[in-house]
Amino acid sequence: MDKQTITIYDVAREAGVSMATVSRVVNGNPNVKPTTRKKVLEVIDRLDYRPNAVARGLASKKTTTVGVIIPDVTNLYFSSLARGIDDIATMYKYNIILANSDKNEEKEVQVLNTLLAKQVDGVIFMGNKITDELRAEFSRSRTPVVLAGTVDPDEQVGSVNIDYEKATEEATTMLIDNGHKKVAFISESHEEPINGVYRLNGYKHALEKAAFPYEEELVLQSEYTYKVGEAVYEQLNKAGATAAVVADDELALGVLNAALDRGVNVPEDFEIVTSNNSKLTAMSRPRLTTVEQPLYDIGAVAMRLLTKLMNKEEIEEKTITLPYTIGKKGTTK
Amino acid sequence: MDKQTITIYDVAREAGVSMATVSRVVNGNPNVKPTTRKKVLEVIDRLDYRPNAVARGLASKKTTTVGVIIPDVTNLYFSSLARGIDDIATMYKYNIILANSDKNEEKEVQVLNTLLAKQVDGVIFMGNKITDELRAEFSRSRTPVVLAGTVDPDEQVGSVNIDYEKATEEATTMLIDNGHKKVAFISESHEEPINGVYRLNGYKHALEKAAFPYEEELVLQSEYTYKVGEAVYEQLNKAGATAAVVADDELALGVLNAALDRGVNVPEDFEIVTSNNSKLTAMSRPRLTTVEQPLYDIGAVAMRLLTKLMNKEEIEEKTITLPYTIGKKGTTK
DNA sequence: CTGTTAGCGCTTTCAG
DNA sequence: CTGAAAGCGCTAACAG
Repeated sequence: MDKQTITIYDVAREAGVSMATVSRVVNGNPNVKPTTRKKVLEVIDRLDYRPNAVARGLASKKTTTVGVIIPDVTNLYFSSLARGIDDIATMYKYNIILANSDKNEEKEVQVLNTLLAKQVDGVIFMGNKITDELRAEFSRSRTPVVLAGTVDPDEQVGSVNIDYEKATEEATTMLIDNGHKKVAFISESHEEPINGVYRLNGYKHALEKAAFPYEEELVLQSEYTYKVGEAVYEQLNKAGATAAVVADDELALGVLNAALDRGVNVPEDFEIVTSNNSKLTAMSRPRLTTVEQPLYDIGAVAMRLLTKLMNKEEIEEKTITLPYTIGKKGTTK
Repeated sequence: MDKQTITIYDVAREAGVSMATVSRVVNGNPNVKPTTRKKVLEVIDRLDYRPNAVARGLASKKTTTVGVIIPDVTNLYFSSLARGIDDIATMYKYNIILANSDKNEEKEVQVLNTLLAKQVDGVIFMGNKITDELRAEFSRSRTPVVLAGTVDPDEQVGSVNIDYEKATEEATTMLIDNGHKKVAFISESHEEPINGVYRLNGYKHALEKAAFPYEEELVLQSEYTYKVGEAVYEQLNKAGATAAVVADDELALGVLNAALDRGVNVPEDFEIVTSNNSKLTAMSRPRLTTVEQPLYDIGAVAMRLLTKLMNKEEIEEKTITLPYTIGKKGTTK
């Protein structure tokens, strides 16, 4: 009953070879005579032997697992990236240890440490702010790190993203070109470079080109949830905004529905451009106009980059910028 | 530069104690004199020592990681469960290896095997069909398994869910009570017991109670994606349905929008009840009436059950049924 | 309260 | 092409 674990040693004995040979056939080492290989394979099959990955990890110092730090799996932006990451990881025979960080800086550091303790071969980090402490941990270990959908002005680790600044500028300009004088910009904390530096700069550039003044009431910092949409819309309304560039789809959808619930016509009286291209954008009525980021690809390319780093291959460029477009749907004219 | 890994042995030497003692303080074993503990802790801190979880796993035969098999992280139903799983796992100091299975039976078996090879202490499985092969793998290993949001008529492993049959019956009855003569039922394959047995039975019972005939054209099997909504709505329309119970939120939203796009008034001319209570249900206009499953809790309770199983605690009941309600929102009268 | 001693199951030189 | 042997870094009896 208590089926005891069978080891490489059992296989060796049963097949009349040394464990080194068994190890070789298990690992596909070509230096094994076909006859021997066949015999060993037969015993492996008969005994239903399965290599213990933990022992292998200890001996080889490779675990074939990578850590993925994600703010929240329940957010479609991040889960879409995660999907791309996992698919490529699987393709390269890696497994994923997924850890939610809640965008909590303390938890991020803690999670990173347990990931490193588990000897992951690499780490993919999502989340918009790289604190100094986190950066210190990154460089302290020799474990390669890649940021996915996350910018770090201090480009020490690999990263994959789109040009957030240009995308935001384009979105804002589009709204201005549609005749709006009061275009709002809503994102999470400006302490996150992706918002406070890149996107905000894009927004400002668009204003400058149009010779519009920068008005503080039009720039909001809000968490990315659907339910704050109401409150955010009220603020926009109060500020006199007639259009908004929103950095998150759930939030954008909340704002859209708040407007609709108040009888506002979208896009006639109010226009919205969102930023993440998650499947939510296709599910609203009208559909959300969005910056079309290649979410899956960002994850996939990040994981691909990480495999190269783990493999110590030469990398041309540690920072990869993927293309985007603006997908005009129903929330803009 | 090449900061070589420092081991328990280094700490022992530096602190002038044996590695056993270091191991004890690292593991919080009380049998260490405070002075010694303090000294060791100081050295650990100075050397920045981090225990190698892989070595620990090999020696202790416990990895403090559990495998989670998920059909698709990108589906809000599953990611909500995953969120509950991860939170409780973190609370109990476990990490999660997340593996997408795409509801692909072959991949499920393969993924389960690599999870077992990695010596996970337990497995949480999501996905609606437990094939015989999978069941065989489950019982072949002594690793505890818990199903989350997944029913298995053959109750060999732990599982956490709601009473799908009763919930579906209630939803259907509600629609019948609202005056509908043609209520449709849409789910994924009936080969999955959750649909073909539980939900379908609930639907049938509701019809029986109302003395309605069972009409095949009203029972559709469809994949759970938003974009098939159009086609599904067409079929419903052709079959003369005026109301539908849908087993997935994304699909329900697709159907709802297809109806709206055709100028149909919801809920006046067409009513919809969906089943998963994901956040999507609050995001549509009108909001989707849904079976209010406690998604996060299903995941959380499943993980909690698994910790007990891994801990070899006595379990009162391996199958846990959580309560649900029907949340009447905008897609029903 | 602390040290010694075996392993855990596998990879990896190094010989031959 | 194959085997012997030395670990990987840690836990877990067992003494003392």
